[in-house]
Formats: sequence, structure tokens, C-alpha cells
Amino acid sequence: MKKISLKTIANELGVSSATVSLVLNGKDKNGRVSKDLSEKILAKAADLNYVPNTLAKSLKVGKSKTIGLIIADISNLFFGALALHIQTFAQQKGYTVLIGNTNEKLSEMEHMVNFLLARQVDGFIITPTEKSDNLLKRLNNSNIPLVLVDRTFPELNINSVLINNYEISYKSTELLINKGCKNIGIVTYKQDHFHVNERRRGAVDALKNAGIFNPDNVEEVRYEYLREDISAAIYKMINRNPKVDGIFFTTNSISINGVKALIKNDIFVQKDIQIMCFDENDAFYILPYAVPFIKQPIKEMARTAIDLLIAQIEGDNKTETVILEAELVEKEKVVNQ
Amino acid sequence: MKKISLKTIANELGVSSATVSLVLNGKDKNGRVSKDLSEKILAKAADLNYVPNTLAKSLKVGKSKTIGLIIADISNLFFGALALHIQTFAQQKGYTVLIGNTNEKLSEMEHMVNFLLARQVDGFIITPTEKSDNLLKRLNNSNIPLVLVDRTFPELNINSVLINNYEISYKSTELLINKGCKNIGIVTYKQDHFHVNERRRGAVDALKNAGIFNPDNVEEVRYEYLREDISAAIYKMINRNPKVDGIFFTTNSISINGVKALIKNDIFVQKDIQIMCFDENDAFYILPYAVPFIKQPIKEMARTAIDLLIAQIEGDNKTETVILEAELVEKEKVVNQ
DNA sequence: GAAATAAGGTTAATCGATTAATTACAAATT
DNA sequence: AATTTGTAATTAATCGATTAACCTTATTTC
Repeated sequence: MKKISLKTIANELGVSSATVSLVLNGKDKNGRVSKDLSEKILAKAADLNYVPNTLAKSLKVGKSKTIGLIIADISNLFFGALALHIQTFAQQKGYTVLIGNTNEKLSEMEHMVNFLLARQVDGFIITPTEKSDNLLKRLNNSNIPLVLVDRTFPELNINSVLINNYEISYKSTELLINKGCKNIGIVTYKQDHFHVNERRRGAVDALKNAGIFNPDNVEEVRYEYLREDISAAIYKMINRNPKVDGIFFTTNSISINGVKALIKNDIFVQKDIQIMCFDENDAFYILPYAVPFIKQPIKEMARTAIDLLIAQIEGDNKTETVILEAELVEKEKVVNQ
Repeated sequence: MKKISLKTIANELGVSSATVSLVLNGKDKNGRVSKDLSEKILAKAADLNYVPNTLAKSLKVGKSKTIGLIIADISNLFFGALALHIQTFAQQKGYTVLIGNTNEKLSEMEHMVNFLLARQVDGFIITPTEKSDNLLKRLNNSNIPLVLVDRTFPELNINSVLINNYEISYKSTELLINKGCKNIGIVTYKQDHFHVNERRRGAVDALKNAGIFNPDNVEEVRYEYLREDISAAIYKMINRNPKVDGIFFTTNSISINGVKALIKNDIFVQKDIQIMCFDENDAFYILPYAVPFIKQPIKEMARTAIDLLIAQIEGDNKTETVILEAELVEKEKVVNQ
């Protein structure tokens, strides 16, 4: 069972493969191919179960209609949802998405970039790792369409889709303050990510403006040792004097692990300690108490990123940074058990 | 800034592109290319930042070193983790993974198959949708390497990686029985999936053997109306007479939505009603009570699927069905609040 | 009736990389 | 001296599809 190519069809019908190509691409109007032959070709293609070779086409036309998506870790709920939506929108516009994971490592990001370049992607959507600014600068200088999502390097002037990290974090921290917390902790990454830093800055500013900021209450954890570091951070916070009575978590992975750690330490969440989490999690809906969280407009982020990227691919060359608004969700306590 | 090809390097050095190709592929031993020239070529390639065109290579050699992964929905935790591990193992073996979502729709699965075939994937890993047996049969007959994961069509004789759905479900249901439940419900899909049916069969058999099976306690929900149907199912179960005192959920999405519905209805989970869930969920770790669940060996499933597939791609042609063992996790109550 | 236009095709180059077959020497072997 | 072997490179066909340019023949137009 050998592969069916344009030539196979052409030969069986005794015509040239050029004609077959024209018909199969719908370019047989304006008297290029007779109605009669068109139909014969279409029928034969269907009959033979012809599947075009996209590789050959891409090679010839110099566009692959493929987008490289580079994210940290596809099994993370945030990135998984982002990837799903990006794929859906891309598909609607006729593009395929190749997904690469970096695991937050620069070397893996570098590898994925080269790998995807070799596969002739027409553009990139990237959630860049720490210290990837040089790599991004190189990419950007080579003029390949590029959009950053979730994170950015402001000094680099690359298209970016972000949320209002500072503002939403400020506002969310205010909520904790308004609930009466006097000694609020922040758990954030040690890593240097613009978006995480903005969240931290927002929280810190809210505390400062309320006159209750205490630098000792900021705990930094490492991505590679998330569980251990968060456990330690929580332990410190609850054994400090005075004990922390509110915590702002700056990312989804920190949030969920933070909550786990609190519970492990027999802390009565939302009673002993008020918390504020980043990103939605199924878990928050089944806890016996309300967990307020910051909900990112993932679908909109995906749509905007795809729109920006495809505009670039199709020739637009202005640089844009789109800031979408995250939402503070304070759902009521679901049950009383 | 035009693209750098083999020819660019060849021209700049005044040699043929064949020589450059040999060197860049490490085929310059056995006196094919002089050490001197080899080094010059390597240096020039690095200097020009040469990135090979994988499309051209694939076209020529007839292999794309690409695997098509077709799953239901990448934002689902189970599939997300599966995809991540499949990608990792594939990459280790030099393969790229193209991911497609079906949203459990046959038409979308059909589309993804053709789409990936057009992109010349060397093989498929698929979690097939309902009623996709004909499509799979066609694929299998066309001799393209193919491995099913999570689900299968036993009558089709296609390589499959599964878990011991029947046994683990039987055993898990026994646990509910041993806990003293006398009136156990099952919430499962209306859809006709072999793996889900096996789970259901396992649970039913356990109940029958204990002499407490009641067909009225089996509720079927639709994938497209999961929330609504589960709400309704739970409502029925808790208002039935006698009220259900234990529930077996057959998939992860059913489990998490089932728990949500229970809590919404003010049911004291693990007190009023014992439950048994499929698949791990962060949520289970932060609930104030122990939720036993069935943990699938996702990483092993991924590894096995990749191994089977690559064996096929490389010429092996025996058909195998690998059954991995799922684990019943009964973690102790984490906290007492 | 000559020139222009339209209809319905085909030819052949091309995208970038691979590789079997070939060439051209130089050195070694008989 | 003739032949074989080894080293170092090139030539040219090929993968499958696209498309500008070209070629026929038939039909209009002036």
C-alpha cells in the first residue's frame, strides 16, 4: 500500500499533476480546468483516499501554517487551559500548534526554540522562562513573529498579552486587609519573573499603604523545590510572633501547595488565617469554606495572543502589549460542614 | 535576513551541498570528508546560525519523526499529564508530538486523524472517541503504527495500553462495602466506552456478589451535559428511599463534579455518604476528610505507549495489549477541622 | 481575414535536504 | 607497470506540491 500523491491521481487520469493540484486547491475557476475534468479529478482523489503532503506544500510555499507554543508545563491547569484555547483558535484560523514544555528551564526553552524553528513554524507564542531575554532578543531580531503570554520582559518591546497583575494583586490584598488581617504574609517565587514580581509589588504596596507591611512576612520559594520550600515557608509564618493572619499567594502552583501545607499544619483556613489565591482550582469549589481567588481570563488571553500573532504573520508589524483584566472571585461559602 | 540553507554554507565555502550535508549529519567518517573541511563546515554553520529544515528532510527520507497524539481534551488533568509524559518520552527518543483534541466527538477525531496524516506523522497514540471503531479499523488497515491508550475496542486487535479497570473497580467497590455501605450508587457515562463499561461492570459485580446490587442506583450522565446531569443524578440518589450511602464514580470528571454536587447539596461526604473516585485530584488532598481514589499509573502508561509505538514504527509488527495496574489510594484524613 | 481574447490544458523550475553513484587522485599491493 | 585500495569530494536524481510561463485550439472582434 504505497502513498497516493498528486502524481498518482494524474497518472491514473492521464493528465498532468499541475492540473490535479489546481483542482484540489480550488484554483480551477476562470477557465483553468473544465468542469468535466475537475469532477473526475475530485472523484478520483476521493476514491484513492488522497491525503495531501503538507510537508511538501510547506516546503514549496515557504509557510507551514504552524505555530510554536512554548509553555512551562502542560500538565499545569493554567497552561493546559491556555494551550487548549490557543489550539482551538489557531485551528479556526487554519493553523496548527506545536507545543513544547520548558519546565521553567532556559536550556529547555532554547532547545524548543531551535527545534520549532527547524520545523519551520511561522511564529511563536511563548511564556518565557527566567533569564530568557537574550534568547528572545535574538528571536525578535530575526524577525520571526512572536508573542509573549502571561509574562514579558518590558524592556524588550515584544508583543505581549498580560493581565493587570499589579492592580489585581493590590485590590486582592486590600480585601484581606478589609477582612481585618493585620499581619499579612506573601508567598512568592524566588525566581525573577516580571509577572510574579508585579503581583508581589501590588500586594506589598497595598500593605504599605495600609501601614502594615512587614518585609519579614515575604517568603520566597524555589520552583524546583516548591513543596519543600512552601512547607517551610508556611511553618515559619504560623510559628512567627505575631502569627500571620492572612496570606497572599502569587501563583496557582504556590496557591494550591500553600493551601495543602496550611491544612497539613492543622491551620483552620479562613478562620485562623485568611488566604488569597491565584488562579482557579477545582479544589476551591469543594472546600468547606470560601476561598477567594484571582481568575485570569485565559480564553481571552489565548484569543488575543493568536490574533496578535496571526496579524504579525500576515505582515502587520506594530508591537503591542495587551493587558487584560483578571477578576477577583469571592464566592460565598458553599456549605457549612 | 534570508534563510540559511545547506546551499548557503556550501556556496560560502566553495564546496558542494552534499559535503555539507554529510558533515552536519556526522556521516563524514571513513574518509568521506577531510578533517580540515569538516571543521570549516561546522564552524561556518555555527557562524551563520544554520537551522536545518526538518520539512525538507522529512520529505526526502519519508519519515517525519513525529507522532500524532489524539486525546479528548488537553485541559483535563488526566490527559494533560498523559500528554506531558508522552512528550517527554517521545523527545527522549527523538520524536516530536503533535497534539490534537477531539472533545469526545467522532467528527473531530476524524478531522484530527486526516490532519495529522497530512502532516506525515509516523504513528498515532489515540484515546479514541465513542463509535470510532470504523475509523480505527481503516487506520489500522492502512498499516500506520497505532497505539490506543486508556481505552480500546477489544474486537479490533490494535495495540493498547490500559489499566485493570474491572479489577480495580471491583476492589474499590468492595472497600465501600466493607465500610458498611448497604446502598451503593454508581455514576457513570451514558456513552459507550469500553474502559468505562469495564469500570461499571467491576463495580456492579462487586455489588452483586455482596448481594446488594440495585439497578436503580446506576445513574448515567452525558459528557456534553456533565454538570447538569450529575446534579440531577446526585439529587435523585440523596432523595431516594432508602437514601444512597455510598457512590462509585467511574471517571475523574464525574468524580470531581460529583463531589461538587454532593457538597452543594449539603451532604456530609464520608459521613452521610462514602465515595470512591477515579483519578487523583489536588482537591482530594485539601478536603477535610479522606477521599479514597483510584490512581492510574499515568507515567507508565505514557512510557508503555511510546515504547509500543516506536517499536511499531521501527518495524515490529506484533500486536500487544498491555494492562497496567491502577492503585487504590486510601489516604488517611489529613486534618480534623 | 488578421489579430485579439478566452478556454483548457502542460512544462519545468523550485523549495531544502539526502544519498547512491560517480569521479579523481594518491598510495599501496602484486 | 598494472591493479587495487583508500581518501575526498561532486553529480544528479529524488521526495510531493506549487505556480509562472507557455502552448494549443476555438471563438470573437474589427
